[in-house]
Amino acid sequence: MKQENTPIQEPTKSELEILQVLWQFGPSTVRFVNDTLNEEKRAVQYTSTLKLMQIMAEKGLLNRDESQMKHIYSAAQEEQKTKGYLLDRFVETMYNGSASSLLLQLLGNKKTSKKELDAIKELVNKLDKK
Amino acid sequence: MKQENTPIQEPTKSELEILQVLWQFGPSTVRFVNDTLNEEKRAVQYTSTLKLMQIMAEKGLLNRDESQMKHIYSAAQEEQKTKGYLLDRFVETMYNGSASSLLLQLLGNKKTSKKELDAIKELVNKLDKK
DNA sequence: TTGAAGGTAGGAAAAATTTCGTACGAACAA
DNA sequence: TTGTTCGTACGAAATTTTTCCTACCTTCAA
Repeated sequence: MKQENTPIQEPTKSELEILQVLWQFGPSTVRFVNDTLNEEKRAVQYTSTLKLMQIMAEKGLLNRDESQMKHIYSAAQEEQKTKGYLLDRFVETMYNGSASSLLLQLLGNKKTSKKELDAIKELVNKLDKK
Repeated sequence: MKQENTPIQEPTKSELEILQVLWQFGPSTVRFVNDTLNEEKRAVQYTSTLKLMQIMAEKGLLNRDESQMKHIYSAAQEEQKTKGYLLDRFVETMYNGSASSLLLQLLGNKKTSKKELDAIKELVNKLDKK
């Protein structure tokens, strides 16, 4: 019952930025995505964003609704699916597949706040009850 | 010879592969690194590995001992430091800085084994005692 | 009906990354 | 000595990723 036939293409860095916008705000125009990137990330020309989104649509990373003049783009894969995949790859290549190694590093990190730690404990405790 | 607060350069994908070998096996020759890559990863020409390692040395990613004919290369930064940095960036861009979000995703992943889960609980419990 | 604003398409340049060919020096066995 | 093997250096090609220029279409207000 899993819909696995989609091989998932690894998005590049810039492509991931675009996906993040679409995941956060839902289906959007190029204009909106471009504005958002310029606000939240960095200066980038409208046509650059347009081009990249067109390429992504070709690759199957995005879906495009052309029924109106302003095309509406949306992420082809769910956020969780893609991020889960990328996280897997990350753990695999960086921590030899060991999730606990990653966590260890994460916990050792000074930047991990008290609040985060509590949230993490909470998660693990819930897990225990199953 | 200033290498104290090195701002950490982000290694590329191929560079990371080389770093992994050096971290795992310690200071090595190009020949050794190349052989290891070919065994563990993928076919790659000796001179390609050589070139990349030379570039990495220029960038300061690697140190090079030229006192002998077979130069000995080693990672300039400690494994933990670099991986910690990369993990931070990953959490930042993918989970908006939330370590617990990442963990949630990790736990929800089918591939995370029972054993891993136990190790994770263990970690968190130890944390509690502090 | 005209011009300004805003849209898409596509080619190509630019930049970043990766790969490899060639030249040439050291070491060493024959 | 000589040739084979193994090493480095270096330039450049190939590939991938990113950026932008130009052309042209549509809409709309004046």
